[in-house]
Amino acid sequence: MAKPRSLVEQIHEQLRADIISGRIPASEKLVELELAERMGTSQGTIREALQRLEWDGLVERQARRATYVTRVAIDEMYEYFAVRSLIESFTIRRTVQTITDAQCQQLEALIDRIAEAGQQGDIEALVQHDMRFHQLICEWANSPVLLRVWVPLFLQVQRFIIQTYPKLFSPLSEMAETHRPVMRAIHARDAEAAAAAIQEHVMLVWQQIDHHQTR
Amino acid sequence: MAKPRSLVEQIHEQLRADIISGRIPASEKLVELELAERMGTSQGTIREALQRLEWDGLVERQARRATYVTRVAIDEMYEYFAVRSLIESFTIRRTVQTITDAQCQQLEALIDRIAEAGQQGDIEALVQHDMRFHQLICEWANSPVLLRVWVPLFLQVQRFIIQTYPKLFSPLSEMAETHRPVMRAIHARDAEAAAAAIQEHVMLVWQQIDHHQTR
DNA sequence: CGATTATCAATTATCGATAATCTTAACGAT
DNA sequence: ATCGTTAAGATTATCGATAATTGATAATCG
Repeated sequence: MAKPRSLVEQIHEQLRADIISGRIPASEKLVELELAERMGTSQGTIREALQRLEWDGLVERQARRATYVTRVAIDEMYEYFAVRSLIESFTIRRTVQTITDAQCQQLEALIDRIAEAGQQGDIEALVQHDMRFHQLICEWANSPVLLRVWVPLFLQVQRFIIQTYPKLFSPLSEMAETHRPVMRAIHARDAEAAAAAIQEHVMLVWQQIDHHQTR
Repeated sequence: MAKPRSLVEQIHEQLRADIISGRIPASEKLVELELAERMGTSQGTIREALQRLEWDGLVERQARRATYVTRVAIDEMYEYFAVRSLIESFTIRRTVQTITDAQCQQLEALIDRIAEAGQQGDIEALVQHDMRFHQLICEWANSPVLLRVWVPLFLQVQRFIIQTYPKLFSPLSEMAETHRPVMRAIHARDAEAAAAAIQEHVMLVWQQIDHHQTR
């Protein structure tokens, strides 16, 4: 959507998409010079992209050895969901204070696209728009550190959902609808209600997956 | 204590200490080539260190412009304390499950050093040991992403405390004692009690500062 | 045979130089 | 005076090459 300006950003985004979708599988070994040649850039550029992926929590760089795609245990996932939901409930409190009607419309439009993707069973698109939805709320709170802290949590969750949801045969359209209560609270400019709603919304997805998982 | 292996790590640590202590003040402009010459390394090395500082939330890199030391508003601080306390209450639950007696002793020793530093009024040493205390608890929970998420929050808090506490003329020794209840819960291997204790412990410091601040 | 040391291959870490880009100031036309 | 354009300066972004480190394996010694 927004065009990446720098080479590093482009490569970072591409590798990130590849890892999240599973095209580059967990535990895969990534060699800087090898990637550099394959992608037609220098080692330093790849190196920088890999460092960003490390911050994203998607790879683990072992000093003077190599870089490996991370593998996350399922029971760690609960924490990611929970901490993420808390951070979002914080940020949404602030965002609600200052949100404009135009911004509200932007969020509404995203929910529509999420619903649309859900209808078509396109999980990657759905999660993409879902991320945008939550990210905007975090961004508008204007708290850079919380945003930076939120990103890796969300990316883990995103990867987890994309790679496990298809196995569950659960209706994606349900997932889209759970955004509505959040939106209603935002519209009402009710900070506490919004905080509660988004917390519930995030954990609902976990419960859906966990419910299927443990059966 | 632990010796940094790579050049980047050394420079990262030094700059971080300089920023946290205030030797490099907020809003200061950092130029890659300038630092490179001053510290006798190449631009790329400095660049990498600055990127890590950005992840730490201590500087903001403006693409193709320069890097600036961040300035954090006081009302953002409350969120840092709050989110941090939540993350720590999560991690301590896990850590308590697997903690060994040797690890407990290690924590006890750190509390002693914190108390010692408090007695001597050495706030930098105090906060240093305090960080180690909390960091070990986070590390032992064995959740890399949560640790990475915790670090920038703690660094902000650390910088804030070091740069404002001296103005308050509050007794540092009190601060040390608030670690004891946490330790008791850990010793009892009571996960829930430990979670509650550490949450209270973290927010207590905030309340102390906030109380002085708003008078 | 076991333990220690030397060598090798793989890979990252660092460097120095050059290219690309952004900001500001200067300039000229309207 | 104001607007748009351009030139200069400052700074990051990228590259290609070399150095340093690690782990594995082979060689050596007692």
